[in-house]
Amino acid sequence: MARSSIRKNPNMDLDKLLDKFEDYLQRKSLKLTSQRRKILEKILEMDKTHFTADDLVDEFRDERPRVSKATVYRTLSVLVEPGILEEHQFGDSHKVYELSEGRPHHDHLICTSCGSILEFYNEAMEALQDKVAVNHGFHPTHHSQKIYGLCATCWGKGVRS
Amino acid sequence: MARSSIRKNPNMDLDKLLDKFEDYLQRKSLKLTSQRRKILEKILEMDKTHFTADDLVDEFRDERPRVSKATVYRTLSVLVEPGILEEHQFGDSHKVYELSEGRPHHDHLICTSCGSILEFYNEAMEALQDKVAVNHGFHPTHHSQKIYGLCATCWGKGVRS
DNA sequence: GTTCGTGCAAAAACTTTGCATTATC
DNA sequence: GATAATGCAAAGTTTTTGCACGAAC
Repeated sequence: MARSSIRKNPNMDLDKLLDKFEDYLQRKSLKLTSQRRKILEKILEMDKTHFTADDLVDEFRDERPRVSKATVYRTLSVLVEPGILEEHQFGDSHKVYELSEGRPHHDHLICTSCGSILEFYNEAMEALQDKVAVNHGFHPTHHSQKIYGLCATCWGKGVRS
Repeated sequence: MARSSIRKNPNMDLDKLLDKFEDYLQRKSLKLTSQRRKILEKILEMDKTHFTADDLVDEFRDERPRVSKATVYRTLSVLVEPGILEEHQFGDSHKVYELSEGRPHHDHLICTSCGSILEFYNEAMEALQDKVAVNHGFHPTHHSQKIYGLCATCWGKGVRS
């Protein structure tokens, strides 16, 4: 089976991601194991924009050879380091990941009723954040902006809190 | 000992907070126990702007009668409900609380080197956030904006990552 | 062959919960 | 006196770790 045949998300290039990952691993004298490869494939296959470690563990539950929970957690960390994944905390108790590599930066709108996540990007806001940071003598490296509320759908259904 | 004599933070009025808390509890048919009162007092006494549940548990370790861990956790939730406290998650694994009642809204700059937290407020940013949300059909209720980077002190010390 | 990664189960860190007892309203 | 809160210890969640074995370089 060719690598490309398992791609569900046409916007994302598994080969490119693998190349980038391999480069990073090599620089760090780390190894590209079959598990690490499978995890990256699975993340693309799932085609969920946001997923948890446990989502991924579930995906491997019926697969053989198994990829263990420990490996999933360890690999997620390894994927965050070179910026292939981004790690978020949306107010739930667990961390949420999303593919970052090849995607433009964005922030999030989170519906407190249905949990849906919308992404947004606003140039003026980005500039303003840097300005605020600098005005406080800060040297900003990154930010996390989350706006909570009700999405159009939930509001339409009459949810009001 | 008069209530006011234990106040360490002159900006915060224990009596007013207790009144507000009592009102809220009454509306909900909840009870103002000595533990709840002590926890509120301790939060003011500590005069840390940001604290965790465990910080508070520590404060009661040598005190008698003890206030148990379970009660601290339960009371923090009760204090968040009416907006007396605000709950944050700054990227660590634990929740961080701060007094909200009587303080203006603000967001946070977090130093990734020393962990210090600076507060900021920017009118234009607040407006922009609402605008962005509305443009996406969202009905915003609140937001959490965190800018990570190096504070002036750490930058001055030569820390660069 | 050396070094790093894996699986497993156990532990860790933080938070929540069940239950009998006690305090508040 | 009815209802809600407390303390304790036990259990829950999510994530991390120690260690013997196996895979990658």
